Amino acid sequence: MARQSASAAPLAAKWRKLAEARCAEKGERLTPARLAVYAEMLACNRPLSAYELIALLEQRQGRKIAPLSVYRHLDFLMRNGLVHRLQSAQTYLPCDHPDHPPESQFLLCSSCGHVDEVESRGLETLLSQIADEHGFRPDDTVVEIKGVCGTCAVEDSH
Amino acid sequence: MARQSASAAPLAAKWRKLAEARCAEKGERLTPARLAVYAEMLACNRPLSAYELIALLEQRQGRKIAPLSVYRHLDFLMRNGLVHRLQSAQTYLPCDHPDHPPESQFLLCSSCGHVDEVESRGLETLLSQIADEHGFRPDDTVVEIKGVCGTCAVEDSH
DNA sequence: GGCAAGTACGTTATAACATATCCTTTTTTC
DNA sequence: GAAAAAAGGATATGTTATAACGTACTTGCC
Repeated sequence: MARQSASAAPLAAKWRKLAEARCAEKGERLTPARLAVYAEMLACNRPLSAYELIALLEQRQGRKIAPLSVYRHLDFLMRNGLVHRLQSAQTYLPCDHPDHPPESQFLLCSSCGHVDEVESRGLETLLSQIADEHGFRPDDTVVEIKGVCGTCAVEDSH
Repeated sequence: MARQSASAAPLAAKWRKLAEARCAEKGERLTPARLAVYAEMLACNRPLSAYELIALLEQRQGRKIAPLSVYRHLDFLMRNGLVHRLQSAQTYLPCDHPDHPPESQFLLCSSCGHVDEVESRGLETLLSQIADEHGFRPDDTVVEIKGVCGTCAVEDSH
């Protein structure tokens, strides 16, 4: 039976297949180093700063990792739609939508830190429309809603 | 006749009055140092990084200015709705809407660097609705559309 | 006026985030 | 296997933001 390497986080087949598919689409190479970063992010399952990620990888792999390496891997993962950057928090989060959304929107809870990735076709339409009204050709759109999630709101009211 | 201090950028009466009104509302103190930062940003009229702003202020005032001072002034100005932070560019821009919008949206041109601050009541409604559907209580919403503005698009096509 | 409390701000240091440059290793292609 | 291209490592540096601490200036109260 195939065994996960000791120096990488376990990676569910679902995500591995997604990564392979996305890379195949674009003829990109999914190397072990890149996969290890992706696996670590999925294992952690919360937004991570690049330097948190470095620390986690160093701990797991037992060696020094240069910031540039991780940034390169993050670029790669973002380029292939596997990871998002949360602009307002300067952190990174694996994409939660295997079904390839062109754009995503985020709900960031300031209380528990949880991030919900949502997708609203209506919102995307409206955003394009606004851009259009201003003669603007959009390329990349950031929508990040900061606030308090349902769970935390209930707890607050106690 | 009253004269603008030599060590601060000129500040149109319109903006000075706006600043005074906003601060009066909240009982905040509009000090010369704070006003100087605001004036410099308006004089420059483009998104500035905190450190660009420091350089400009140092040049104008002929003395060293600590980063923390400028960050404090920026916080103050943002708190009072006079300045926005562009999350995706980590730059700061004076608010262009004297008529007190709760939230703004931005169109950022990647070609000429121009930023257009727009306001869409429809978009705000839709965003609240999305938050609501997820049981989320929004607090601050970031909408930044990156792309190419009309003017640059025309130039590109030549 | 004199005092206390609060706010603003200066100074130094450092944390946190990101990229440049250069060179070596690995993979691909022929 | 040699040449070309892509990936990755090492070191240094650039950029953005905050911590910690002390001083000075307002404000309000007696």
